[in-house]
Amino acid sequence: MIDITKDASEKRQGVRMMIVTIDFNSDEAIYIQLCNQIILGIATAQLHDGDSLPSVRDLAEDIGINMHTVNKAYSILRQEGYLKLDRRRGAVVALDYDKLQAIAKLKGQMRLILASAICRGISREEIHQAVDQIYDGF
Amino acid sequence: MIDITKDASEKRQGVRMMIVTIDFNSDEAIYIQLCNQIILGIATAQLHDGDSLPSVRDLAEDIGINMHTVNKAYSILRQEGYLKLDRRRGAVVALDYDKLQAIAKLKGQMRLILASAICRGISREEIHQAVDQIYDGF
DNA sequence: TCCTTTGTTATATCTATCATATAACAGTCC
DNA sequence: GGACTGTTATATGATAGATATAACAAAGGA
Repeated sequence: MIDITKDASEKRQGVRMMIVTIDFNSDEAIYIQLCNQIILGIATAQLHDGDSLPSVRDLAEDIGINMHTVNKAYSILRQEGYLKLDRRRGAVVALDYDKLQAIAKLKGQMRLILASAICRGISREEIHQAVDQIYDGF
Repeated sequence: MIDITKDASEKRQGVRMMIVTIDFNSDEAIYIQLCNQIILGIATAQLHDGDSLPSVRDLAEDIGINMHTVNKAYSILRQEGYLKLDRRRGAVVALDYDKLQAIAKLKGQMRLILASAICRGISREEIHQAVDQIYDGF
């Protein structure tokens, strides 16, 4: 478990925590796991708009993986509108999105999941309950 | 577009249609695309419990892919409780599941999707609306 | 009984992706 | 100038995806 936030001495505000855990035995690629955990960190308010992330070299060393693997994750998160990267400040959380486009993408992703849910006899109400429970967990 | 259902002469009941389309330029593996389309076919009632699917060799030839790729998809669908495979009847739709376990899996899959939705400013109500729209589309 | 069809298993090959390693470059800041 | 940032290039080993060929056991039909 790696603390992704900077040292307290470098923070302007209160203490924030963001823990990154990589499963090296997972069938999911490391850079995908990294992307997902940072997205979850933003959704759970462990990371806020404007927060700085560790440099690709620092985070790679902390986790024990290669620099390019972190760089790949950061590049994807930038491309998808979660981060902004520049040479002075490093990687910064910067949310940039088109809401209508995001809803369309959401539907595309949920379609297959809901299809399998229907095959398992899960009702519309039960899906709504699951959504609420996940939402409350954030 | 390949008709996955058997010839009309082999059907006992009315005409059913199940079209399979493979995107060879997709970053998604062919066997994954096949699995997903069959799951969608069941959810949309294009395939029903007890229906026979083409043999691995027939479907592979129709789509223009290798026999083992179809076999891989069928094996996964069997393992996940969508199909039953035997040497006489071939591949048959046979839904077998534990509902509580399915709901737990559903939540796990939706967690990341909802996280990204929250990052995009999508509200709980909007997610519920998306669920309903997808559900109505089935 | 013979032949066909079914899923299944075993090899082997080719390609693409993943993760790694080493190196260098162009800005930025102290 | 030195230390840091992201970025790019190149190379290598490992793994997954898709293909090809071959064979096997079990079931059904002629």
